[in-house]
Amino acid sequence: MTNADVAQVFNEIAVLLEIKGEDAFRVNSYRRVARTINDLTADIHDVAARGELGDLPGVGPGSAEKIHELLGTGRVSLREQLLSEVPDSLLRLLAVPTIGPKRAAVLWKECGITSMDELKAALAAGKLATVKGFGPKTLIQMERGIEFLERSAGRTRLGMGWKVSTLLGGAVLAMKGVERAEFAGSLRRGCETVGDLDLLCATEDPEQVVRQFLKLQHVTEVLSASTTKGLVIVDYEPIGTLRVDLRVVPAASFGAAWLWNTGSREHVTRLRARAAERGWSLGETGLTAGGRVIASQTEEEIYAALDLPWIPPELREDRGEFDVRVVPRDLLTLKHIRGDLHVHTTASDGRNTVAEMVEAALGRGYEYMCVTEHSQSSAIAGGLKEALLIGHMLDVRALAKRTEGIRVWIGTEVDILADGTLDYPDELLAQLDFVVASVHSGMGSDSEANTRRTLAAIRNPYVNCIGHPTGRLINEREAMALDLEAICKEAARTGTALEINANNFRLDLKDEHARLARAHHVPLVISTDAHAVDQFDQIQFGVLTARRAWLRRGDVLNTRAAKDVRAFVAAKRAAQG
DNA sequence: GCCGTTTTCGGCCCGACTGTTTTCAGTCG
Repeated sequence: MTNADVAQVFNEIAVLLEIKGEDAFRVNSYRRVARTINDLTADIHDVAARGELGDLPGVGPGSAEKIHELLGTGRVSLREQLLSEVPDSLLRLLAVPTIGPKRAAVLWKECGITSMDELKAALAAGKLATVKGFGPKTLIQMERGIEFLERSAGRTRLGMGWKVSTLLGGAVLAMKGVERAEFAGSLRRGCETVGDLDLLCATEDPEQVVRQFLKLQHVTEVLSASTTKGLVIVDYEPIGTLRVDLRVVPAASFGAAWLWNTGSREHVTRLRARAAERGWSLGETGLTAGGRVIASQTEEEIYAALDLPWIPPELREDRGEFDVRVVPRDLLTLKHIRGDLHVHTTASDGRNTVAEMVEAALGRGYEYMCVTEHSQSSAIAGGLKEALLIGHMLDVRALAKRTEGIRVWIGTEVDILADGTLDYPDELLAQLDFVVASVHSGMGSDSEANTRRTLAAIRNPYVNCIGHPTGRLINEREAMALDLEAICKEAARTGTALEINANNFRLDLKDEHARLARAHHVPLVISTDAHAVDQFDQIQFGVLTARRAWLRRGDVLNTRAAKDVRAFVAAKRAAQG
């Protein structure tokens, strides 16, 4: 049982108590415990074994006892008792926008609704229109929200797919007789979500490899199997559950199989048409002419036979990648990234100190890092009041002075308020090294209002980058309505960058939007928005997204040297300040 | 439920937005 598992149980207890209508402060104390454990760097088992649970902030005798019970027995009696009173299917309804614990309780107690299907039926029948607290606008938001949830169901975020594929790939490579194992499909193309994982294996003994695969430790269900294929469900708790499709192919046709299974369908269709023009045929086993194999062993050979350079997987979407005159040869890579310009620490809602984040950035070989805490309006995220930011600035500057090997800058992730003004005065922003401005609230407005708001921030001489510009959360919240064309034009005109937030929950801007920005010559910044040292790794998802947007090194600000980033900031201030 | 004292219980919590219940409750980040 991991720290995250324990935290999850406490969060669940909090929600159940809330639905029951228990005292809000008591509810909050369980949330506090969950947060503390989730943020803990030590293993909760070790803390418990040392008898030090009570030393954790927010953990008193009651919670300590429950943690011991959970670690010892895998259960908490309070949770079991609550689940006997409150139907657990009710918890799923909380994912619907506008439904929190209070409305969930009303649905359950007054309408007898405890599941998503019942809720949908009641909405369709217009039964909720008369219920107190469920006005027409709320009902519309509810219906739209359910639609969105259903649309994103079954798709797994890239980050989770990546974790599982790394673990699973390692296990498969370690199997006897496996010469090569690679992932294909949307994961290889770096899509923001993946359906199944497509795994390809080269071996001389397919049957044996399939047999071993079906028996792998994390396989919980075999959906189908043959001598060369296996379709299974793997469960890597707590990362998640995924369907994995294994295909075993001979090494001689590995390239063809890899190409075929990487897709996209549209890309492969175009390739097949290209082969047909030459009187050939392209299939899963190779490029052939009347049964004679022209190319099959590597992707490069197949593309070359079709008079094409090898096309990187991230580009294989039939978005113009066959036009060799316009496809960039020098796509951005992870190695080009020289620093992170959007990082949180314990000074606001991060989990690691400035020193720890700097150490981690240094370990990645970064040349610079900018600390950007939340601003005062983001109270729950520990946003800093003006005086606190000034104190923090002095601290970070002092640390920067005694740190070698990396430049440490102080900035902010300042809130863009509803009217487009910023959460700090210009005089304060002017003292900072780099300013990210982001929208965190009131995203439900119309496109005109949202756009006006963001444009106003872009025009501020001290704003250098717009953070997660559309505010979407993959599978959870739609992007806000925004005129990105207008945003891009103004960003380009004023020398303001747009962020590709690399966190796999966001990937915002998304690939097409980043491509639009590039077309308008807007500089992009790829940032992790890291709240802990391990989140610096998220940068890889930002780079994948950037590649899908056809970005090259020159399109991305944080591939430039530190002095050039400073010059970028100085240029905007000089032009408008 | 936790905390911090005023050592025995009162205060904790975060503010904005939204829609609706028309004076505020519920949701959300």
